[in-house]
Amino acid sequence: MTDVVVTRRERARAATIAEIKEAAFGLMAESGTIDVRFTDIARVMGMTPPALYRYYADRDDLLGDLISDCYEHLGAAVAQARDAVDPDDLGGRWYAAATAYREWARTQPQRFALIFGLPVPGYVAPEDGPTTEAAKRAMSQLGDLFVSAAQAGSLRPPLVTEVSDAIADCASDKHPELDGIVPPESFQAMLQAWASLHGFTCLEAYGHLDWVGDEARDALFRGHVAMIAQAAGIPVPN
Amino acid sequence: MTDVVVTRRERARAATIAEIKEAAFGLMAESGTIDVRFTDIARVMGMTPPALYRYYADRDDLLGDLISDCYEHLGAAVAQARDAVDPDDLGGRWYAAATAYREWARTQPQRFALIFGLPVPGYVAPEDGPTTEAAKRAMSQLGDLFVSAAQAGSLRPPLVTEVSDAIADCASDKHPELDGIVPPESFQAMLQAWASLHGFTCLEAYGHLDWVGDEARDALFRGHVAMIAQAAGIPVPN
DNA sequence: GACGAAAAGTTATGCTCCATAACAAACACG
DNA sequence: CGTGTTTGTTATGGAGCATAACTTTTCGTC
Repeated sequence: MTDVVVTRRERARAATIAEIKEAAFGLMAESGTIDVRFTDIARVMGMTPPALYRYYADRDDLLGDLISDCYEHLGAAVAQARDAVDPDDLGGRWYAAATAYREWARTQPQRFALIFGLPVPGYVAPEDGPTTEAAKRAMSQLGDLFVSAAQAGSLRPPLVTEVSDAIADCASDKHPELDGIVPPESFQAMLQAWASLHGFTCLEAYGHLDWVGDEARDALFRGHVAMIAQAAGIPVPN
Repeated sequence: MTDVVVTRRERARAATIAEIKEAAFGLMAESGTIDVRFTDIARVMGMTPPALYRYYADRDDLLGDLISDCYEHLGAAVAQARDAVDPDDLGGRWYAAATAYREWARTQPQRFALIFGLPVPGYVAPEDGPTTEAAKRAMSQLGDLFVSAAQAGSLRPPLVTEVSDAIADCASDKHPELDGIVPPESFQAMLQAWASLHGFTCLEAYGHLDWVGDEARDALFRGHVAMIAQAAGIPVPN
């Protein structure tokens, strides 16, 4: 038995990295910005700024790690909320997943902006890199919902059934796992559902729906999610 | 006849301000970022950085002006595209307006991020300030579409007709001009349409739909806009 | 036309932060 | 113990924001 595959130092290093990211997220939430200063992170941690360069090459390097983490968090939040609902209640699962997406974004708009905002030119997500993988995993949490529905035979045809060849080709090319399970029109509807959910989430998280008021905004979200479900062919309980 | 209400100096100043903003937008497009350096603006203009402080108090001040301009630009682009289509062809008008929204965003994602990205904490839009006014004007370009449709009696009931009292109250409170013209369920549908359009636009502008490919993305957009129109009760030519 | 004030632009300067270099302390492991 | 790695420090340079003090240009007015 190798009781310690990770050395004491490796654990300490991992803990420090975790603390750095925690501090970074905390400062982002506090300042309301996406721009974290090494100086501030170091101050929070009781260190001097140059010490951080032992863990990250530069600010972009840290940013990339933060982005990966955010994708993981978001994906996990969506998956957890979705799986907490009866698998047979597809409408309920969709609502739960959508709500998790929304809540994750509006409780920490900075983290949401980190992954879905204007990409920083310094950090180009490496093809098949950890960030890209994390993004795929996170978004597939929504996609799996459609797969389950299709497999259960509960997925109804979407509102828009016309599908261009380009989209059908894209589906079978980029997502061959859907072949024979999720029809092209539902693949299209899935992307539309994501885009529609994403739009509301963006507008709310960045304050563009503040004028609506809390109660009305909640109601609007419920109506929005219901609209999307109907348009996408997700069965809602009558 | 007052042949010159604006003095020579005022014109020169206005021209310089326009040049500053032009330089700022150009640098944003070039760098791919939203962060413009006074140093760079000055360099482009053949000036020294401190000279810019004669025109803007600080970077946030310039930013606020840029944001207002972006709202104006976007609103004008949407209105122009919409009004270029036969007023009786509501589906066509909606498609034109949505396409203008999309194109404006994806041709210069930085400008889009400027107005719809994570708000910079430094610049708080003053209540009823020029920026807020510009935002209202811009967004009302989409709203007017629904008003026209309703007035023409061509607006059909949306996919989701259940409306909470909070939303109905919000509509008559914040937008009394719609009272008796646009029913609450269509007001709700209008916001949902905007959110859905906005979501696709955000995802595309920031590169999150690059994997789909150009042709499929165009088709997806057309399908998305068609879906939104149907869900919102905008009559589409069968 | 000439003078005084205002506007516009320049150089000089301080501050903060990113990033690197050079050095010191702590720690694992033989 | 003692040696090399890891982790942290202080010292330093460079870039950019912002202000201050000074110079030049421009406009209105006598």
